[in-house]
Amino acid sequence: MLKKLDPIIHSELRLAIMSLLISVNRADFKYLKEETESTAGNLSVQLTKLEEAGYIKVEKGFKGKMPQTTCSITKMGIEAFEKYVEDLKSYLKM
Amino acid sequence: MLKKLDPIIHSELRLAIMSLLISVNRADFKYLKEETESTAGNLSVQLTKLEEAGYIKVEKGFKGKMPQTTCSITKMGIEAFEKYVEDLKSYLKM
DNA sequence: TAAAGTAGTTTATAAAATAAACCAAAATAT
DNA sequence: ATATTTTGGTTTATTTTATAAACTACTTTA
Repeated sequence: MLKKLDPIIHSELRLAIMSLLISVNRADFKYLKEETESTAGNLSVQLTKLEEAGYIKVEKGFKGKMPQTTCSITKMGIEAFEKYVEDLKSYLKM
Repeated sequence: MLKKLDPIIHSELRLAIMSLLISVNRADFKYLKEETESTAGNLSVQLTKLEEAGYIKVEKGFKGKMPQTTCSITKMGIEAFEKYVEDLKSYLKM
Protein backbone atom coordinates (compact mmCIF):
# COMPACT_ATOMS: atom_id res chain seq x y z
CA MET A 1 0.00 0.00 0.00
CA LEU A 2 2.47 2.61 1.11
CA LYS A 3 5.09 2.96 -1.60
CA LYS A 4 8.76 3.50 -0.83
CA LEU A 5 9.64 7.10 -1.56
CA ASP A 6 12.74 7.90 -3.64
CA PRO A 7 15.17 9.23 -1.01
CA ILE A 8 17.00 11.38 -3.55
CA ILE A 9 13.85 13.39 -4.13
CA HIS A 10 12.32 13.16 -0.66
CA SER A 11 14.40 15.95 0.84
CA GLU A 12 12.86 19.38 1.12
CA LEU A 13 15.55 21.24 -0.78
CA ARG A 14 16.01 18.64 -3.51
CA LEU A 15 12.26 18.40 -3.93
CA ALA A 16 12.14 22.18 -4.31
CA ILE A 17 14.90 22.12 -6.91
CA MET A 18 13.19 19.37 -8.88
CA SER A 19 9.88 21.15 -8.65
CA LEU A 20 11.37 24.35 -10.02
CA LEU A 21 13.26 22.63 -12.81
CA ILE A 22 10.15 20.74 -13.89
CA SER A 23 8.46 24.10 -14.46
CA VAL A 24 11.18 26.23 -15.93
CA ASN A 25 13.35 23.59 -17.59
CA ARG A 26 16.49 25.72 -17.10
CA ALA A 27 17.65 27.75 -14.16
CA ASP A 28 20.89 29.19 -12.91
CA PHE A 29 22.37 28.85 -9.43
CA LYS A 30 21.33 32.30 -8.35
CA TYR A 31 17.71 31.81 -9.36
CA LEU A 32 17.50 28.46 -7.54
CA LYS A 33 19.11 29.98 -4.47
CA GLU A 34 16.59 32.81 -4.38
CA GLU A 35 13.55 30.67 -5.06
CA THR A 36 14.46 27.98 -2.55
CA GLU A 37 15.76 30.45 0.03
CA SER A 38 18.65 28.14 0.70
CA THR A 39 22.27 28.86 1.45
CA ALA A 40 24.78 28.53 -1.37
CA GLY A 41 26.56 25.68 0.40
CA ASN A 42 23.48 23.60 0.90
CA LEU A 43 22.32 24.27 -2.66
CA SER A 44 25.70 23.29 -4.08
CA VAL A 45 25.69 19.99 -2.19
CA GLN A 46 22.14 19.09 -3.19
CA LEU A 47 22.69 19.99 -6.85
CA THR A 48 25.66 17.64 -6.88
CA LYS A 49 23.55 14.83 -5.44
CA LEU A 50 20.84 15.33 -8.02
CA GLU A 51 23.47 15.44 -10.74
CA GLU A 52 25.11 12.23 -9.48
CA ALA A 53 21.70 10.54 -9.50
CA GLY A 54 21.35 11.59 -13.14
CA TYR A 55 18.25 13.64 -12.38
CA ILE A 56 19.66 16.99 -13.47
CA LYS A 57 22.39 18.28 -15.74
CA VAL A 58 24.71 20.96 -14.43
CA GLU A 59 26.57 23.15 -16.90
CA LYS A 60 29.28 25.59 -15.96
CA GLY A 61 29.83 28.59 -18.10
CA PHE A 62 30.11 32.36 -17.88
CA LYS A 63 27.63 35.17 -18.01
CA GLY A 64 29.80 38.01 -19.19
CA LYS A 65 32.88 37.56 -17.04
CA MET A 66 31.13 35.99 -14.06
CA PRO A 67 30.87 32.23 -13.63
CA GLN A 68 27.41 30.83 -14.06
CA THR A 69 26.06 27.40 -13.24
CA THR A 70 23.00 26.42 -15.20
CA CYS A 71 20.83 23.46 -14.28
CA SER A 72 18.25 21.53 -16.21
CA ILE A 73 16.23 18.44 -15.49
CA THR A 74 16.93 15.25 -17.43
CA LYS A 75 14.49 12.71 -18.82
CA MET A 76 15.40 10.42 -15.92
CA GLY A 77 14.75 13.29 -13.56
CA ILE A 78 11.30 13.95 -14.97
CA GLU A 79 10.41 10.27 -14.72
CA ALA A 80 11.72 10.02 -11.17
CA PHE A 81 9.78 13.11 -10.14
CA GLU A 82 6.56 11.80 -11.66
CA LYS A 83 7.01 8.45 -9.95
CA TYR A 84 7.71 10.22 -6.66
CA VAL A 85 4.49 12.18 -6.94
CA GLU A 86 2.54 9.00 -7.70
CA ASP A 87 4.11 7.14 -4.79
CA LEU A 88 3.48 10.04 -2.48
CA LYS A 89 -0.21 9.87 -3.26
CA SER A 90 -0.42 6.57 -1.39
CA TYR A 91 0.38 8.54 1.75
CA LEU A 92 -1.94 11.43 1.05
CA LYS A 93 -5.04 9.55 -0.10
CA MET A 94 -5.28 11.26 -3.45
CA MET B 1 5.55 30.09 -3.48
CA LEU B 2 7.19 26.97 -2.05
CA LYS B 3 5.91 26.48 1.47
CA LYS B 4 8.12 25.29 4.32
CA LEU B 5 7.29 21.66 5.07
CA ASP B 6 6.71 20.58 8.68
CA PRO B 7 9.88 18.59 9.44
CA ILE B 8 8.10 16.47 12.04
CA ILE B 9 5.85 15.06 9.33
CA HIS B 10 8.27 15.18 6.41
CA SER B 11 10.06 11.93 7.26
CA GLU B 12 9.06 8.80 5.42
CA LEU B 13 8.27 6.71 8.49
CA ARG B 14 6.51 9.46 10.42
CA LEU B 15 4.51 10.39 7.32
CA ALA B 16 3.48 6.73 7.02
CA ILE B 17 2.43 6.61 10.66
CA MET B 18 0.40 9.79 10.34
CA SER B 19 -1.16 8.58 7.12
CA LEU B 20 -2.24 5.32 8.74
CA LEU B 21 -3.56 6.98 11.88
CA ILE B 22 -5.57 9.45 9.83
CA SER B 23 -7.40 6.53 8.26
CA VAL B 24 -7.85 4.11 11.12
CA ASN B 25 -7.90 6.51 14.04
CA ARG B 26 -6.47 3.86 16.37
CA ALA B 27 -3.68 1.37 15.82
CA ASP B 28 -1.40 -0.72 17.96
CA PHE B 29 2.37 -0.97 17.70
CA LYS B 30 2.29 -4.31 15.91
CA TYR B 31 -0.10 -3.10 13.25
CA LEU B 32 1.96 0.01 12.58
CA LYS B 33 5.13 -2.05 12.43
CA GLU B 34 3.62 -4.41 9.86
CA GLU B 35 2.04 -1.74 7.70
CA THR B 36 5.10 0.48 7.64
CA GLU B 37 7.54 -2.43 7.35
CA SER B 38 9.79 -0.70 9.82
CA THR B 39 11.93 -2.09 12.59
CA ALA B 40 10.59 -1.91 16.14
CA GLY B 41 13.42 0.39 17.19
CA ASN B 42 12.87 2.90 14.45
CA LEU B 43 9.12 2.81 15.00
CA SER B 44 9.50 3.35 18.73
CA VAL B 45 11.71 6.38 18.19
CA GLN B 46 9.41 7.98 15.62
CA LEU B 47 6.30 7.39 17.71
CA THR B 48 7.98 9.19 20.58
CA LYS B 49 8.79 12.14 18.32
CA LEU B 50 5.22 12.38 17.10
CA GLU B 51 3.98 12.13 20.66
CA GLU B 52 6.34 14.87 21.85
CA ALA B 53 5.09 17.09 19.03
CA GLY B 54 1.55 16.50 20.28
CA TYR B 55 0.52 14.93 16.99
CA ILE B 56 -0.38 11.52 18.39
CA LYS B 57 -1.42 10.02 21.71
CA VAL B 58 0.32 6.86 22.89
CA GLU B 59 -1.42 4.66 25.42
CA LYS B 60 0.20 1.71 27.12
CA GLY B 61 -1.96 -1.14 28.30
CA PHE B 62 -2.25 -4.89 28.05
CA LYS B 63 -3.90 -7.21 25.61
CA GLY B 64 -4.39 -10.27 27.76
CA LYS B 65 -1.06 -10.52 29.51
CA MET B 66 1.00 -8.98 26.74
CA PRO B 67 1.88 -5.32 26.75
CA GLN B 68 0.17 -3.32 24.05
CA THR B 69 0.87 0.18 22.85
CA THR B 70 -2.03 1.88 21.16
CA CYS B 71 -1.68 5.07 19.14
CA SER B 72 -4.18 7.57 17.96
CA ILE B 73 -3.93 10.88 16.16
CA THR B 74 -4.78 14.09 18.00
CA LYS B 75 -6.66 17.13 16.76
CA MET B 76 -3.32 18.91 16.45
CA GLY B 77 -2.02 15.96 14.49
CA ILE B 78 -4.91 16.04 12.05
CA GLU B 79 -4.47 19.77 11.50
CA ALA B 80 -0.71 19.42 11.05
CA PHE B 81 -1.19 16.61 8.55
CA GLU B 82 -3.73 18.59 6.56
CA LYS B 83 -1.48 21.62 6.49
CA TYR B 84 1.43 19.45 5.41
CA VAL B 85 -0.57 18.08 2.50
CA GLU B 86 -1.58 21.59 1.45
CA ASP B 87 1.99 22.87 1.68
CA LEU B 88 3.25 19.89 -0.25
CA LYS B 89 0.95 20.75 -3.12
CA SER B 90 3.03 23.84 -3.83
CA TYR B 91 5.84 21.45 -4.78
CA LEU B 92 3.74 19.06 -6.80
CA LYS B 93 1.66 21.54 -8.81
CA MET B 94 -1.70 20.20 -7.63
C1' DT C 1 12.65 -25.34 33.36
C1' DA C 2 15.19 -24.07 29.42
C1' DA C 3 14.53 -22.08 24.89
C1' DA C 4 12.20 -19.25 21.94
C1' DG C 5 8.98 -15.63 20.97
C1' DT C 6 6.57 -11.02 21.84
C1' DA C 7 6.54 -6.27 22.55
C1' DG C 8 8.78 -3.08 23.00
C1' DT C 9 13.01 0.65 24.76
C1' DT C 10 17.63 2.36 24.84
C1' DT C 11 21.91 3.17 22.93
C1' DA C 12 25.20 3.25 19.19
C1' DT C 13 26.22 4.00 14.38
C1' DA C 14 25.54 5.65 9.78
C1' DA C 15 23.78 8.90 6.80
C1' DA C 16 21.87 13.31 5.71
C1' DA C 17 21.13 18.12 6.02
C1' DT C 18 22.88 22.35 7.13
C1' DA C 19 26.09 25.85 8.32
C1' DA C 20 30.52 27.79 8.48
C1' DA C 21 34.73 28.61 6.41
C1' DC C 22 37.06 29.19 2.48
C1' DC C 23 38.50 30.36 -2.58
C1' DA C 24 39.08 32.81 -7.05
C1' DA C 25 37.83 36.28 -9.77
C1' DA C 26 35.33 40.64 -10.61
C1' DA C 27 33.66 45.03 -9.38
C1' DT C 28 34.12 49.02 -6.76
C1' DA C 29 36.05 52.47 -3.82
C1' DT C 30 40.44 55.00 -2.33
C1' DA D 1 47.25 51.31 -8.83
C1' DT D 2 45.75 48.80 -4.99
C1' DA D 3 42.98 47.63 -1.07
C1' DT D 4 37.99 46.28 -0.03
C1' DT D 5 33.81 44.35 -1.00
C1' DT D 6 30.85 41.53 -3.71
C1' DT D 7 29.68 37.58 -6.57
C1' DG D 8 29.37 32.86 -7.38
C1' DG D 9 30.33 29.33 -5.94
C1' DT D 10 33.03 24.72 -3.35
C1' DT D 11 34.83 22.25 0.53
C1' DT D 12 34.87 20.91 5.10
C1' DA D 13 32.91 20.70 9.69
C1' DT D 14 29.00 20.33 12.63
C1' DT D 15 24.47 19.20 13.82
C1' DT D 16 20.50 16.63 13.14
C1' DT D 17 18.10 12.60 11.68
C1' DA D 18 17.30 7.97 10.56
C1' DT D 19 18.40 3.42 11.25
C1' DA D 20 20.24 -0.65 13.24
C1' DA D 21 21.94 -3.27 17.01
C1' DA D 22 21.71 -4.52 21.57
C1' DC D 23 19.14 -5.02 25.47
C1' DT D 24 14.98 -5.63 28.85
C1' DA D 25 11.02 -7.78 30.73
C1' DC D 26 7.80 -10.81 30.38
C1' DT D 27 5.17 -14.88 28.05
C1' DT D 28 4.54 -18.98 25.67
C1' DT D 29 5.90 -23.34 24.19
C1' DA D 30 8.79 -27.59 24.07
